[in-house]
Amino acid sequence: MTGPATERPNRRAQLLDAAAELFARYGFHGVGMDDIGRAVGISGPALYRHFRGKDAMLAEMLTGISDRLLDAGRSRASATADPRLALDELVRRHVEFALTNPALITVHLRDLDSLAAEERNRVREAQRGYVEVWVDVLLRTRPELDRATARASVHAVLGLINSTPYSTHLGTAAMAELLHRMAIAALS
Amino acid sequence: MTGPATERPNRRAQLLDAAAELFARYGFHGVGMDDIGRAVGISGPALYRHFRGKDAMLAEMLTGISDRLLDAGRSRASATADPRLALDELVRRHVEFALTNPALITVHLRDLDSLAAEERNRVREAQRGYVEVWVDVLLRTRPELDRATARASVHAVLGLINSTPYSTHLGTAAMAELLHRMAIAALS
DNA sequence: CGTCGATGTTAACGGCGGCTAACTTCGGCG
DNA sequence: CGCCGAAGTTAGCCGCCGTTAACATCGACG
Repeated sequence: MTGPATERPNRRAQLLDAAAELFARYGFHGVGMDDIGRAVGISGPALYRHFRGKDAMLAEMLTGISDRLLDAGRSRASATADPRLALDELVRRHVEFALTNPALITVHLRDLDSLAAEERNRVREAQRGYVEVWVDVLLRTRPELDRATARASVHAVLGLINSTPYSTHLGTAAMAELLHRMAIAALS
Repeated sequence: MTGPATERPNRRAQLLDAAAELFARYGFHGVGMDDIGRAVGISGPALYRHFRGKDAMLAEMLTGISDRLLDAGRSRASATADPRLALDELVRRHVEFALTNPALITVHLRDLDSLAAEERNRVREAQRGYVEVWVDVLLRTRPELDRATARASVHAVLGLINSTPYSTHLGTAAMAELLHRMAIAALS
C-alpha cells in the first residue's frame, strides 16, 4: 500500500532533505537510519534502495552543496567587471543561500569530519576554491592586503554569515539586509 | 606502576583538556572513552574514577566555559563606563578567548545538542545572558537600534569571531588585530 | 495476463562502545 | 607496620545501530 509512485523524479532529493534536517538538529552520529526513514514515512532499511549507506548520504549531501556554491560563486564573480559590485553580489548570494538552507550550512560546518578521507578532501577542495574566488575579488577591491590576510578576512565573513542558523528571529528580508551590511562593513 | 601521584591538583582539568581536543576533532559521538583515556596515557574505564560518565564530561566542559565567559563579560562590561570602550573590551576579550581555546569553541558550537535537556538549558541560559551583556552595551553605543536587531548583530559578530578555529594561519597577534577591527567595523 | 524491476516490509546478525565488576598498586597516615 | 582510599587494570555484559537477507506489492509493458 505505502507505495505511491506519484513522486516522479528524485525521491533521493526528498530523502536527502529529510536527512539534512535531522543531521542539523542531532548531528550525523546522533541520527539513525530508522530516524531518517521515519521522517519520510518509510522505515529503516528501505533507504538502502536509494543510497549505498549512511555515509553515502552525507557524502552526496556535502559534495552537492559545496560544488553548487563553487559553481555559483565562479559564474557570479566572472560575470561582473567592477570588483566592488562582484563582492556585493557574492555576499548577497551567500546570504541568500545561508538563510534559505540553514540545515545544510549546519551540517556542513559540523559533520564534515565524519566523511571518509576521499570524499572529505573532495569537499575541502571545493570549499578552498570557493574561498579563493572571494579572495581574488577582495584583493581587487583592496590591493594593499596580502593574500593571507585576505583569506583570513574571507573566512571570518563567511563565519559571520553562516552563524545565521542559530538566530533567525528577525524575518528573512531584514536579516538579509543586516547581514549584507555587516559583511560589507567588515570587509572594508 | 603507571601511577605518578605527581599531578597534584586537578587531574580532572587535564582529562577535560584532552577530551575537548578529541571532541573538537572528531565530534562527541565520534570519540570513545578508550580514545580519551589513551590520550592521557591511561586506558578506558579509569575515567570513571573522575567523572560519572561521558555525558558528564561534556556537561562539565560546556557549563564551565559558558559560565566563565558570562562572568568575565559581566565584570568587564560593568567596570567600564564609556560604552564604546566597553564594547571594545568585550571584543578584545572574546577574540583572545577564541584564539586561545579553539577546541572549546568548536565543541561548544558543535556538540551542545548532545547534552541532556537539563544541562543543555543551563548552558543556553548562560549563553543568552552573555549575549544580553553584549546587547546592552551595543544599544548604548547605537541607541537607534531596536533590541532584536542588536541581538542579531551580536550573534553575527560572535559567529565571525568564533569562526577562528578553522583558519589560524596568520599568527595570533595579527589574527587578533584583524578580527578585532572586523568585529568593530561590523558593529558600526 | 504474466513477468520484472522498483520500492517497501520485517527479522536478524554483528560489531562497537559505554559502563560495571572484580582485582591490583601505592602513597599517606595513625 | 598495617590499613585505607585514590587511581588504575583487564574481562565482560548489554544495548544500539548500520547493514544484510528474505519476502511482499504494484505499476509498466510486451
